[in-house]
Amino acid sequence: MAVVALVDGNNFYVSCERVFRPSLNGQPVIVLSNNDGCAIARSNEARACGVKMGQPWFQVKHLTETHGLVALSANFELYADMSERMASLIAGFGPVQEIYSIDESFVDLTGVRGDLTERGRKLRARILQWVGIPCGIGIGPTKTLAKLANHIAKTAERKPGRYPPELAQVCNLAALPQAQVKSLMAHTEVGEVWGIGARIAAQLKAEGVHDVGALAALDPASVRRRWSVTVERTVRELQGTACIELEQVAPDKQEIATTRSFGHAVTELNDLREAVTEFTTRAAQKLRGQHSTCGQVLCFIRTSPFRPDKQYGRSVIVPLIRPSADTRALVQAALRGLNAIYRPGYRYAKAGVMLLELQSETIVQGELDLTTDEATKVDGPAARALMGTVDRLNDRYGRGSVQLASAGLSGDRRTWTMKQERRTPRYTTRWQEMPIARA
DNA sequence: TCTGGGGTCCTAGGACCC
DNA sequence: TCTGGGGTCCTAGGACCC
Repeated sequence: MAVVALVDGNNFYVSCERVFRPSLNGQPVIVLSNNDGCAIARSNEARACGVKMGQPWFQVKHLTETHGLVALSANFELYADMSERMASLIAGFGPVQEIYSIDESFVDLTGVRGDLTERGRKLRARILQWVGIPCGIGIGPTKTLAKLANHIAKTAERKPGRYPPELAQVCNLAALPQAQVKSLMAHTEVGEVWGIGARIAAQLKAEGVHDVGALAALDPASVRRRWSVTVERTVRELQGTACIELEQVAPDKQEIATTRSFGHAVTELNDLREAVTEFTTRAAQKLRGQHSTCGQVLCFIRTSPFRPDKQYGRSVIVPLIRPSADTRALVQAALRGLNAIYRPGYRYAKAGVMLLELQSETIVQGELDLTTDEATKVDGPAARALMGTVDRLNDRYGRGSVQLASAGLSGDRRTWTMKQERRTPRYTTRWQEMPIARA
């Protein structure tokens, strides 16, 4: 029988911060989204204070005074580095690993001998000691059941009494008697299942399916008729039939986006041009990173739906004459799109660029090219070499060291850059920000 | 005053073809 | 008077994930 594990970091972003500031242990701590907009990670103590996932910062700000809540700006550079360290330790757990998100890995344990629960406990202890991140580990016959086991492991630790205490931290459903698995499912809400979101959970409950046990007892074919093949797969996975494969190598992205809310409302076309240039530059860099070209560039702008102002939002897709990964060609297309959709008189809150119709850079459509000057040919060898050099320079000297002039030159004058008032040092990736231990 | 960012998959329905 | 059947492709939108 197949066995899958899911290892994930508890309150991952908060745990990363705590590694370098142990005084935050035991405190209510949240990490804020870009622009210090809303809570995207919460310590257990912050949950206990009532902070909800995704809740706007200004709504919980008062808790800093009443409950000592600490709020930090997202430090993604730090989290990405900690994530790599954690994933490299998890790799030793079994032969096949799928890095599913910044804080989660699936591991295929099929055929791995020994007491898997015990191995899980050792892995957990090692990650805690070597990286400093506390994890939850769930093990089961399918990915969905491993996810469920992981939920039980974390909840048993966070809410004593909710599940049997011996299932805390590491929960191996594959090693439990059928009757106990049934009982655990009966005590878990249907909305906790991986793949069942708020909408479908509400529909299930309306039809009398409240807990995971009831969902697992449904007939897959009827589920497909009533909902969709996606929900059917979830039901089958809960029944022990694997429908979702492990993906050992991450497939290339089918689309690449860079979008941002602004720190302040933006009204001028020129500021939007700077922002769109920068977003496209970032997206193009990601595109070259996976050795792809794109065929279309989508550009959008919109006002804030949370404000009473008059609203405006539009997007436009600009097709390229030929697929490209050249920043200049992509920025040109994005700015052309921006010009077409910009309307004066609105307070813009967000803009973004998406690269669509991605394909491998090795696919080249032959064409009759009458340009004779190699140096000016976009996507000729000279252009590709130029982009490679720009990427290496920015990699070595920091983002934005070399950029297009339309990105704007004066940093101070920029009205649109994001707000990040409480970012911690990038302890593990910048020499200047390395923590110093004093005796 | 202040509300994130980046993805994937699936389905229904329209356009179009013979 | 009476107006088919079968298929593909594309797109927008919904739902989900972290």
